[in-house]
Amino acid sequence: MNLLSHLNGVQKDAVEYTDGPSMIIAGAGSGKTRVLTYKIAHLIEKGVDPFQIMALTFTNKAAREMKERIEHLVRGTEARNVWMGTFHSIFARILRIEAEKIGFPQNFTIYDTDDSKSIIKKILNEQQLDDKLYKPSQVLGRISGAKNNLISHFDYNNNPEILQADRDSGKSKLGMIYTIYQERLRKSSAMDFDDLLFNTNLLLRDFPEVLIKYQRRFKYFLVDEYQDTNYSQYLIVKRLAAMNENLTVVGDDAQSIYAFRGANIQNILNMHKDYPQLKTFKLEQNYRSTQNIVAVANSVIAKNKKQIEKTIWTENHDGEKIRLHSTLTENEEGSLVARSIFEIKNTKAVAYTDFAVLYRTNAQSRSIEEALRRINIPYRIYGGQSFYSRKEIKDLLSYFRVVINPNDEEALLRIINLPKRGIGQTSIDKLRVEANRLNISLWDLIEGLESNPILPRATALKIVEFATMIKSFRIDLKTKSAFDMAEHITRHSGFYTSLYQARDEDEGVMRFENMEELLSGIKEFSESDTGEEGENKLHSLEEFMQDIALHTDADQQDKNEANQVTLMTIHAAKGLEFSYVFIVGLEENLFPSLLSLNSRADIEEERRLFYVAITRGKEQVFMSYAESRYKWGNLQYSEPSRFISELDPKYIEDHTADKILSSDTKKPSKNDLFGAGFQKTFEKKPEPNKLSKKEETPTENVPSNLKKIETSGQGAATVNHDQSDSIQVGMEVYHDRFGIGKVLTLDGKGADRKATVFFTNAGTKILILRFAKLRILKQ
DNA sequence: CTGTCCTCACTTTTT
DNA sequence: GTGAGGACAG
Repeated sequence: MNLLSHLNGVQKDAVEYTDGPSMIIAGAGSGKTRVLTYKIAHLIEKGVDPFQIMALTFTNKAAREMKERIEHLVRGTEARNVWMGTFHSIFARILRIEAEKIGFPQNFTIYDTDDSKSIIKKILNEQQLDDKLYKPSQVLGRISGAKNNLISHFDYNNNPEILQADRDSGKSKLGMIYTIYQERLRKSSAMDFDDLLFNTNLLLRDFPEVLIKYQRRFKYFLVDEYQDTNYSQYLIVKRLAAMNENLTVVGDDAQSIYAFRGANIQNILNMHKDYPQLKTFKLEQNYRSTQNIVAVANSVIAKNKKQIEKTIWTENHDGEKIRLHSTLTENEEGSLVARSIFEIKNTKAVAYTDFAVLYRTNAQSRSIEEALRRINIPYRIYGGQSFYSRKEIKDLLSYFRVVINPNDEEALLRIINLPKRGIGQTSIDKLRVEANRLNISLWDLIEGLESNPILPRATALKIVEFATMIKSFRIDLKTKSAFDMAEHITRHSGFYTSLYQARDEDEGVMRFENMEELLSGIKEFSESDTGEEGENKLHSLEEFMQDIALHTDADQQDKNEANQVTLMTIHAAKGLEFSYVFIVGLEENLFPSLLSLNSRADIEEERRLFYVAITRGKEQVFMSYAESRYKWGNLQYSEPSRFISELDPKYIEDHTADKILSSDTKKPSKNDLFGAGFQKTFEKKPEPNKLSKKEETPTENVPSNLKKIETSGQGAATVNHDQSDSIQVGMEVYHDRFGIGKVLTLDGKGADRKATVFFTNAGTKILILRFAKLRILKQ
C-alpha cells in the first residue's frame, strides 16, 4: 500500500523524516494522529523491527486506537509488537523488569490517588497534624510536584528555598510528611503514579548498563501530546533517545491543558535547544471543523500571549454559526441541550454518537444526565466514578493485591476485616503502631503474630486465621490462571458470600453484578492469547493486576457501543472529535474556574481548555451558560464567562435574549431548536425532585416545537389580587425578614407554588409563596 | 466490636 | 446533595 498518498505535503514530509530529531506542531484537527500512525507504519514498512519502536501516548485509549490504526495499515500482526502505551504503563513495565536494582520486588503494587491520599491521612493523624491546614489532596499535590521535578524527599528537605516557602505558608511539616510518605510506600512495596516516572529516572541515571540496554533496544521514539509532558517525562525521553536521537514529538502548545499537574510547556518550546538540528513541521490545515468553528477557535486562542506562531485554516465549508444560549438554571440548561440533541437527531438524520456534551467539572454531568434521561436519549458518562474505583471492586482488587504483595498495607487494611471477622479498629491501630515501632510491614507483623502477643488471645487468633488464609491463596499464584485464582480467592475469602447476601440492600444487586463483571473481565483476560510469543502462555493474576491502577474508565473498551451521546469533561475530550458539540456551564468562576483566577498563566490554561473544547466540533458548536446553579447544595447566581465576550461575534448566533422574548412575544420558528425548548422549560419545574418524576405528563416526552405554545404567555394574563400569584421571574421583591431580593425561578402550582429568590442580604432562599408574603417592588 | 446517626466539607481538570 | 469520618449506644 502506498501510505504516503493519503497525506498532504507537510504531513508527508513529517512522516518521511525518520532519522533524527523532529518536532511536529500539530494544530487541532490537523491530522496529528494520522501523521503519527503513518510514521510508525512507514517505519515498519521500511523494515524497522516494531520491537525497536517506542511510542508514548497520554492515555491508554489513545494508545489502543493508534495501535489498531497501525494494524490496519501494516500487513500481518507485526504492529502489535510496537511498544506503545502511556508513559506510566510503558515504564511500569520496564520497572518490573529492573525492579530489584532499585530495591523493589518485581511484584510491586502501583498505588492510585486514593491509596496515596489514604496514606497521607494516616500520617497526618499519627503526627497529629491538622488536616484542615494540611489538606491531603494539597499535600499530595505538593509531593507530586516535587517528584515530577525530580526532587526527592531528601532533596526537598535539604533545599532552603523550598523549606522557606513551606514555612511561609505555615506548613513547615510538608518535608517531613514527604519523607514518611516515601517510607510507607517502600514498606508497602508500592509506587505511586509519580514514582513510576521518578524511579525510571533513577534507574536510567544510576545504572548506565540499564540505560544502554534500552538505548540499544529502542531505535525510534515517538511522543504524542508532548505539550503535556512534565520534566520527569521529558528527561526519560531525552535519556533514552540520546544514543541516536531518532525522536519525534508531536504536540500543540495551544492545547496544553495539564500544567496544573506539572506539564511543562517549555518542553516543547525548548526542543531546539536540546536538538540544534531539530526539524520542525507545522500542520496548520484543519480537516475536522467548519470555517466558523476554526475561525471562532482562532479568535479565542489569539487572546493568549504565550504561543508558537501558527495559522490554522481549513478548506471545509462555512457551516453553521456557533449558537450561544443562556438559561435561568442548570436544569434548564440540561433540558435545552437534551431537546436540541433530540431535534437535530431527527432533522439531520445523524446518530447519537455524533453528539458530545462537554463540561468543566464532572459535577456538572448530573443536570445534563437527568435531562437526557427524561426524554430517553441514551448517553454515556466518561470519567467521574470509574469502574475500578467502586467500593466493591476496590475491595476485591485489594484481596488480589494482598495475595500478590502482602506488604501492600493499603490493601491489607481494606480487607483485613472484610467481611467482618471481628478484627476491629482498636486492634488494627495497635498493630499499626507496633509495626511502625518495629519498622516492619504490617504483614510481617501479623504473619508472626503468635510469637508477639500484643493483642488479646481471641483477637490474635482471628488475625492468625486471616494470615493463614492469605498464605494459602499465595501457594497457587504462579500456577493457576488469573481467573481460577481470582475465583478461588473471591469464594474462599467469604467475599462472594457477603456480597451475595447483601443483594437485598439498596445497591446490593449492582454490587454483586459489578463483582461478577470484574470476574468475567478476568476470565476474558485469562483466555486471551495476545502473548507475543506463542498462545499457550498462562495468564496469571499477577499479570492481570500489574497495571490495573493505570486503567481508567475511559479506557474500558466500549463493549455495548450502542448509539449514545457522550458526556465528558473537556480534559477527557482531548484528542476526540464529534459532529455536534455542546459546551455547557460557560460561567465565570466555573469556566474559567474560580481557582484559576489568580494568575495570567492559569487563565491562559483555561482559555486553552476552551479552545480544546471548541475544536472538538466538526459541524456545529453550541455554547450555553446558566444564570444560577447549585453549588455546595445551595443556589448561586452566576455571570456569563469572560470567554464569551472574547468570541468574535461574527461567528456567533446569540440567543441569550431568547428567554425574555419567549415568555410573551416570540413564536418559535421551524428551525428554532432552542426557542421551543425555552417555551417549555420556562414553566417546567426547574428542580427535579421526587415529585417531578412521577407527575410527568405524557407531553413531557414529546419535545416538539408544536407543543405548549399556548401556555407561553404565562403570567401576563393572570389577574389576581393576591400578589404572590403575580410574581414573575426577574421581579424585585420584598420579604419581611430577608429584605430585598430578585426572583430567580418559580415552580409548582397553586398552593405549592415556590420561588427561588436571591436576597441581597440573605443569599438565596427557596420560599413557598403561600407563606412568604412577598411584595413586588419592581416588575 | 459493630451499627447508626450526625456533622461537615466538598468541586477542578487525570496518569 | 453526597460521602467520609466522628460520636455514641448496644
